[in-house]
Amino acid sequence: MLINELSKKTGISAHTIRFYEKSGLIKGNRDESVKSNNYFHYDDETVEKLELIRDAKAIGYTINEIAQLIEAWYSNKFSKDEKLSFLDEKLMSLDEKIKDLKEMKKLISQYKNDVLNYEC
Amino acid sequence: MLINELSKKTGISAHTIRFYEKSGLIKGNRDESVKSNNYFHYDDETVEKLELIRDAKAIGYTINEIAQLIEAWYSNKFSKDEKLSFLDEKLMSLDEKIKDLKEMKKLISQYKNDVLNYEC
DNA sequence: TACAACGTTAGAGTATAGTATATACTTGTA
DNA sequence: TACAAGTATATACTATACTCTAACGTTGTA
Repeated sequence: MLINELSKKTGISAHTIRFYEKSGLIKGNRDESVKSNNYFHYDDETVEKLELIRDAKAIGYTINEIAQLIEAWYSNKFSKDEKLSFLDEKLMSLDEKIKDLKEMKKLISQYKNDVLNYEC
Repeated sequence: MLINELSKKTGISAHTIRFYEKSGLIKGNRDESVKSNNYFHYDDETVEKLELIRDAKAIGYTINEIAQLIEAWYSNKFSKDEKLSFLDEKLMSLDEKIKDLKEMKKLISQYKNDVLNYEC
């Protein structure tokens, strides 16, 4: 598919998709048999990657972190052990984040109680 | 206390503290009886606020969101009901974030299993 | 064949959140 | 009293992650 279709499938603008391409997160392919243009073609894996990018961004991952995640996921650049330790690291930092969020919940709940009880 | 002491107490640079002051997150006071300088003086509440800022930033809150949080916390700009609904909103969005993080954990765990089972 | 819609690259602009530099005055200590 | 350290203000610079504009070539349809 071409960039416009990819954009419609993912809800991510063509501009942003090109930005992700330049950042190395995704990679379109050119059809060498076609000489008249240099349009990029994208496959379903790219749709998957863009969905991963969206989800990862939503939880605060940077473009750089996401690039590493995609490396581990889709390339064979890393050995099995390297992948496993990278993934374990990510899992631990997610637990950290969940802990931080729960602490903030507690703080806000406490303050909510203060507001309920002492302000009239 | 002056800015340097505040910086040491919180681990936040004087530059950044001034940036937060300009952004309206904190507010130092000038000693009107002293005419020779215009140094800002900060109290323990400011230390508290800076700690809140640090924690809130760690979970991905923007400066703007933190400014609102501090408004609700420390000012009387909002009514009791306004404060309560604002805090409830924050609690719900924290639950959303926790949900997103747990989903990412699941995704990464699944992929970790794939790596364990199929790559040798 | 006209022309709208789509595609490409390059480069500029924006928002957020700092971080650094320059200038100048004030305070504290040897 | 010299002078290092602290403080304030203004402005510039940086990094991240887009977002927009310009200029230009390609494709598809009436």
